[in-house]
Amino acid sequence: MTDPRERLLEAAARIYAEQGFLGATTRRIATEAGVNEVTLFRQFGSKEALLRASLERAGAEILSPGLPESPSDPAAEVARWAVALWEQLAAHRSMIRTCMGEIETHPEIMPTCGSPGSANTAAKRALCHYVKSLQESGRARRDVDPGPAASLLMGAIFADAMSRDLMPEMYSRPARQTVTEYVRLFLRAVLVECA
Amino acid sequence: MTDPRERLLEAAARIYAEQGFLGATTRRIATEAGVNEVTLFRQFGSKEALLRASLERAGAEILSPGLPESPSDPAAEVARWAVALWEQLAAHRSMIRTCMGEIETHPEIMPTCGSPGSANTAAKRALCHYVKSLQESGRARRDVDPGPAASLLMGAIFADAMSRDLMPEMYSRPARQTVTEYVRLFLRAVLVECA
DNA sequence: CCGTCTTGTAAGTACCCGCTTGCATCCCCG
DNA sequence: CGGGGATGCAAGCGGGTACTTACAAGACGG
Repeated sequence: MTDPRERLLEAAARIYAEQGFLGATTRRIATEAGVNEVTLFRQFGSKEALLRASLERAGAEILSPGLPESPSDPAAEVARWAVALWEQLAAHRSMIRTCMGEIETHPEIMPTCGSPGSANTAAKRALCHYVKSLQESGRARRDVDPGPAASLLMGAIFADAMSRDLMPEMYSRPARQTVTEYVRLFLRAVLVECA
Repeated sequence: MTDPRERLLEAAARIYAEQGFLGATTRRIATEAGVNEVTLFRQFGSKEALLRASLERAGAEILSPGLPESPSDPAAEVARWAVALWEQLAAHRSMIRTCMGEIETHPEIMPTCGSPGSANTAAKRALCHYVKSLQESGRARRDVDPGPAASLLMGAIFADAMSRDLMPEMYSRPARQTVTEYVRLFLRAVLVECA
């Protein structure tokens, strides 16, 4: 808590999420951390190294929700998973948006967003595996490709979490309700039953 | 073409899309426009005014694809619309990502992304209207809410267009194929027929 | 041919940037 | 209690920022 290194890492992540790489000046990070600017350079050597360490930690604390190994109640299980995913993404929306906007110009400080091991690829793998299990047990149609199907649901959840606060008039229903509706439509497209 | 004002507007949009507000320095914009930096200030008064004018124009040239007033072949019509939407979004991905990352800190220069009249709200309205027409003609299920349904498809297309180049290993199929698969799943969830 | 209007050039303003140095201060461990 | 390591403070470095001023050169219409 009072460890300067810790406070710098926290302040750096917060300010970077709000202001981006150029906007997150060392003076400002140090001030908001309640630490002298010189300590920042003594601890991390450079602004870039600080940001890299800070974003690596921030990226690691976005955790992918889990899905049961063998499906039993798809509607409930996927709905719970989807809501949890939305909440994770929405909680980090500023950071994610800033990273996406700057990954082209600052690829070196990025927490390896798309690499295996990151939260989104883990989530994608989990949903793909879940759909395949449904297919193997005969509950999901075999003519759907799990990859694009998972991208459909995840993409909708991602887009909702990223843009709902920026253009609220695009969304007529509250987030939870909308996400569960995404899941309903997704399952109707994927499951065999036609009721 | 050789009009300095025009070249400044074009260079400003391009550099802003790559570098963001703070990265788009007046020197760099003027240099890349082949114009003296002083001319920039004489023409626009300030960097902020130039960026505002430039982004307003850039935002207006993202045009929303159209959908027939009365549906006849939903699979083909929605597929064509979805591919056109994806291409529009993908063509402007850098600009859109930068804007989304900076709209919190620079809301005043943003081309009013979510307001009525912008491309995405127009696209959403068009798809909602199309789904309602399908419902009224008995071809779409009445128990689906057109708003969330449209958000599902548009969100997936948006997320795909924004993140496919950043994390290609998340997408197993090429873009066109994936988008048409989104549409297939979307229509299977929305249409009444169960084949 | 003159006057205005636009642009280019050169220089300079005040400020902020990342980063460094020198020195005083403090705390903790031996 | 004494010494080393982490921290704070004050100042400064070279360079970049948005923006300004003063002046010369060319275009274009009356």
